[in-house]
Amino acid sequence: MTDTMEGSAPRRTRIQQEKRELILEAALEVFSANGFRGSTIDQIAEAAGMSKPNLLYYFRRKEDIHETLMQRLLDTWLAPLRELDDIGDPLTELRSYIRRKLQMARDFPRESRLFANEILQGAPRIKPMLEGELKTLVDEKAAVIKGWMRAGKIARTDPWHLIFSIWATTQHYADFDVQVRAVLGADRGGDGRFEDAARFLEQLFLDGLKPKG
Amino acid sequence: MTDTMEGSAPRRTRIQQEKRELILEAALEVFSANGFRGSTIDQIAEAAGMSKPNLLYYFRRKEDIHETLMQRLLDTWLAPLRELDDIGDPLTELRSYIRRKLQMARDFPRESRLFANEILQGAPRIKPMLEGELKTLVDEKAAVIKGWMRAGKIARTDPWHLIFSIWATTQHYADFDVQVRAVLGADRGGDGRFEDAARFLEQLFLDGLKPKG
DNA sequence: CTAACGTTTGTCCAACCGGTCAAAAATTTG
DNA sequence: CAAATTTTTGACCGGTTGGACAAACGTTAG
Repeated sequence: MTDTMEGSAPRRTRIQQEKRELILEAALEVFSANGFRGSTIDQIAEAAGMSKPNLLYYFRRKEDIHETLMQRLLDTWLAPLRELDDIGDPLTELRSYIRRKLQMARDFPRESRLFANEILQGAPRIKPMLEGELKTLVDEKAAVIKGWMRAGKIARTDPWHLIFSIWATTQHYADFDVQVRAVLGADRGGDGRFEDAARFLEQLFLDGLKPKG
Repeated sequence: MTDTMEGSAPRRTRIQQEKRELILEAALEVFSANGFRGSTIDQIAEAAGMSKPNLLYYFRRKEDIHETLMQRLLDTWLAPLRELDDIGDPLTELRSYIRRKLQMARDFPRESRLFANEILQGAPRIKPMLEGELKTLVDEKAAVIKGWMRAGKIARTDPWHLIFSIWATTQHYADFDVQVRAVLGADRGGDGRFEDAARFLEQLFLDGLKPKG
């Protein structure tokens, strides 16, 4: 291998692609459970079923693994918001955005925790992306929502904080999963909790808590 | 000092109390910013203005600091929920709970992040407390809320998920502060963001997003 | 003053951790 | 097959970290 493997156009063999995937999968497991500094290369290597030097043959530095993971994460993580579109009924549109987000919390909790970990520590590695790509996307969608408000399709509020509240309530079920399950107990904390959450969130975001009539 | 200082009835001198407070304050700063494993005793000692062995004279192990911090945290952290009471108008009661929680996110972000960090990692050190003390408290308050629903004072929903959503939306402004500020930008991300959040959350929880009329 | 007790520090250590390196093993290529 | 190239591994290294320890320093009570 004469290639640098990290350059802008890294040619990779089939084995390299497979092993890199294996490592990234293992690293997601370990990083999301212990955070970046709380995880060791040995742990990741063991989870990937290879020796530490072997792992370091595919990723020169621990940080490279994390960085690669993070870059991929952001694309899939923001996909639900990107789908939020101006076509269709606004309330339906918002409701399905909430549902998509909640599904991601259920199906990809490790990704959610990895992201939460990074933000909690002050986002040292992805701050530029937050202030750039993310802000642009959110501003764009906030404009869409504002249009809905002007058209009288949904109540007038702050679109940015609306988006925050959707993020917060849905990701809560991934990031604070242990707490949610502890509080709900063995019976109510089972697989049904996501359906319960979906029902509750739908009602909250559509009608609030005031009694009808 | 012949005392063990960790026992069930630790007698402490005035200096010991002061220094222990100093250490806990420094540890809160460091732990909340870097997580448990990401923080070193040296960092805490430096932040507390003392040498590492000196710090270890007051807390024998790094984990003891974290544990002490955690125990204190939970009391103050759950105080707002404990105040939620059956006297007074239910909607007003809920609104002021949300406001209290949001104030805590604003005034004690380090505590919030410390707590979030612990939960994110699977709550290895406080799981019993979640399943015991916390669950009991939440169940108790859920019963109060259910009473309000039966009386037709607020809409019928799942009280547990309602509490989760309040936790999630308010703590979000402490735990994900970097992201919130990045998205809001320099102008809207200033000190006013908590008032904006309070206004938005009040509307969300009371009326939802459906347009009036 | 001085003995007893509480506090502080410099030094040291063993374990761990990220990363290197050379050489062996496996695989691909001619 | 044999040469070239890629992959894997064991051994090793320097720096960091949590913690131990004894000696020095300070303080207080008799």
